[in-house]
Amino acid sequence: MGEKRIRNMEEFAAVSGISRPTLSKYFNDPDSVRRTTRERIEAALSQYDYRPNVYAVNQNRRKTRNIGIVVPNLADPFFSEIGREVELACMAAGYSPILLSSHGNPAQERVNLESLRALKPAGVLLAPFGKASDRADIERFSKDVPVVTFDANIEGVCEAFVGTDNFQCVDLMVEYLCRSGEPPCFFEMKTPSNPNANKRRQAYLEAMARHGFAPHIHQVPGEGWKFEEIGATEGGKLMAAGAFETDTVLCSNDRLAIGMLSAAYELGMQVGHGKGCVMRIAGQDDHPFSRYTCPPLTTIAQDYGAIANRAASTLFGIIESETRLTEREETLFEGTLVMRASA
Amino acid sequence: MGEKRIRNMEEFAAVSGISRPTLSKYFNDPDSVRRTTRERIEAALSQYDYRPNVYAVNQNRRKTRNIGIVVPNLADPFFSEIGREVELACMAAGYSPILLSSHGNPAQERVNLESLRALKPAGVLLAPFGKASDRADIERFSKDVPVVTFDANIEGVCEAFVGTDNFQCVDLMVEYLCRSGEPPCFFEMKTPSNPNANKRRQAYLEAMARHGFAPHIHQVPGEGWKFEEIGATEGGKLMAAGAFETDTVLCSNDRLAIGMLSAAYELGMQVGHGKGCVMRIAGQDDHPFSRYTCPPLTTIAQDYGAIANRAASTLFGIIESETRLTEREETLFEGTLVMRASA
DNA sequence: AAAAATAATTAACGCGCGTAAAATTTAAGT
DNA sequence: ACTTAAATTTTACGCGCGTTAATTATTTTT
Repeated sequence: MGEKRIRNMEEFAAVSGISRPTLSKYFNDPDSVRRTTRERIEAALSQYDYRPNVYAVNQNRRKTRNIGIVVPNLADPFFSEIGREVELACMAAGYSPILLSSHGNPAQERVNLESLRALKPAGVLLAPFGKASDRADIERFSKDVPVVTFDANIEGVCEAFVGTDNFQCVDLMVEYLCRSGEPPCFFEMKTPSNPNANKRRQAYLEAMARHGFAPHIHQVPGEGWKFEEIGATEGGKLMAAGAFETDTVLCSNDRLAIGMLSAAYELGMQVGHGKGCVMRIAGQDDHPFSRYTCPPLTTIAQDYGAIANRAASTLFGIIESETRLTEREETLFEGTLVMRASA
Repeated sequence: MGEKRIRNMEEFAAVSGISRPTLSKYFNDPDSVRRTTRERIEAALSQYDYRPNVYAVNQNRRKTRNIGIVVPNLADPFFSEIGREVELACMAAGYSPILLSSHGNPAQERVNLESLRALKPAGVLLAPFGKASDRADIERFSKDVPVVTFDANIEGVCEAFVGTDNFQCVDLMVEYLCRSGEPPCFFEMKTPSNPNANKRRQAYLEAMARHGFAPHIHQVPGEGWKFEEIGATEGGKLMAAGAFETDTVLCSNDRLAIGMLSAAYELGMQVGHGKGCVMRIAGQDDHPFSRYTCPPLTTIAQDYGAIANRAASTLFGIIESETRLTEREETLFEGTLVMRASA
């Protein structure tokens, strides 16, 4: 093997005895050539290990097989996980995923889309910031490149949206909390950057009404992505002041809850549903670390895999049919209750 | 602005009144053309917003300006952070970083290097697995592409290594622990995938000897990257059995420590240096979540920024000088003690 | 075995840009 | 204003591959 270095498809055609156009066909789709020729090509391939030049390929192909994946913040394990799932789905379908993080900065989201544009991607899977995103920019981008959003919805923009049914999730949690103890207060940031937060607040209000309890929403100041810190400092203040009307707090997301658990510990307040516990804290998202908090966090798990796969397959459908969706699709998956010790 | 779409450099040359070769020079290095022409180009650029086709550019350039960045696992916030720092350093220097995660799988590391090869990168910044990495493969790769390793060293392979001085770090921690209470036992996995773990064990032995205490190393079974889980289950077993010879445990890394803290909580063992505490637990790496554990984790902080920047600038030096280093460089930065409540 | 359908080959052009050599223009220096 | 050096333009080729049209070879059909 490796008798001599193959520089281009021309040379590989020479040594393999297959014509260059046929090779080109093969590399675009191995099944588009006759079985016998495919075997001859693959035999030669194992001897000479030649691979088409990606730049030359992408320059000439009408559409590349690149899929851009943009998430708000890879430093957040939630997006790290779901980004990974999306990446896998792309690779499984024969596309080349390119995962970009906006690092918690909406301006970076624009930059990411802009640099993706240069890569002429076949499509983009975008988990936008939501209201903080540049709606006009995304809309413009999605005119040129098919985009499917996931996790966070931007009403009316992009081909489709795939996410979690916040109403079902919150309902599930509120139901559980009400049945097993005092009805929950709701804890969140005043200016949530994520549209899910708004849905969750709304869902909380509706669920509490349905159960016949008075809702109590506590919104604390804080910007950015340091959710744990906000949960710890602001949530801690509220706990220390006895500001929560009941002994149960439902946090808008797990990271706030993790911060609150840390503050509760500092305050010497035992959290959980066992005896000696003075309060219950629950989260949402089933953050990878929620299992190891003290006590382990009761939360709602999103179906990462289902969301990632549906978003990806929806995009592939658009790409392969080469027709945009006539109607914008919204798909919501249900979450499941993960009962641990904290509530 | 945007009067008509510019399809290529030829058309942009026409509308800007600058010849194509000069434009080509400009896009390769804006300072390589006369100031007046640069201004004319930039004026036209703001009117017509043309950008060279990346694929065509990279096909023809001898070397691209792509920098591959490979980390073992982006799901680990440690690598997520340091990866981000490296990314920034590349962008600041005018390179195009491409961040890849090996997802905790050494085989993926090979795949990542292989796909990077297709991108003809100017250089690669690699945080390898260590012993689990395919040494021969990396060595072969680094023959073709300049590689600087960081975080984990592979002796003798690649142009240079930049990391943390494990001996200094462990020494700092052992010193502190011995001075403030009982000398520490050492807790780690039996088959650590990371060479730092071995250095840390060695450093622990030496530090304990220097302080005149008997070392106690506890190695637990467990593979993979579920460090928290291993820390919780295996560390929990040891704590429950009273297997630790002293009341102080130094964990090989923060994630193990996070698991142990969770187990200690389950066992009702209070951790910390205050009154009522039955044991102290310390970690290493200053994991982003260590601040929010219960109690907050005492640990050693690595200088992410310094490591990332040094690794990057070392690589840029090699790339720009177009000469490999005559001698392999190893740079170690010192860590700092982060005192929190757990020890 | 002949006819029809399918697949591979040959030949040739284009993609958008890097780059080199020669001719020309512009700027700098006495 | 004249010489020199530096920058730009003109011209032209090459990179590696996609793609097309016409031709030839192979397989399938009846």
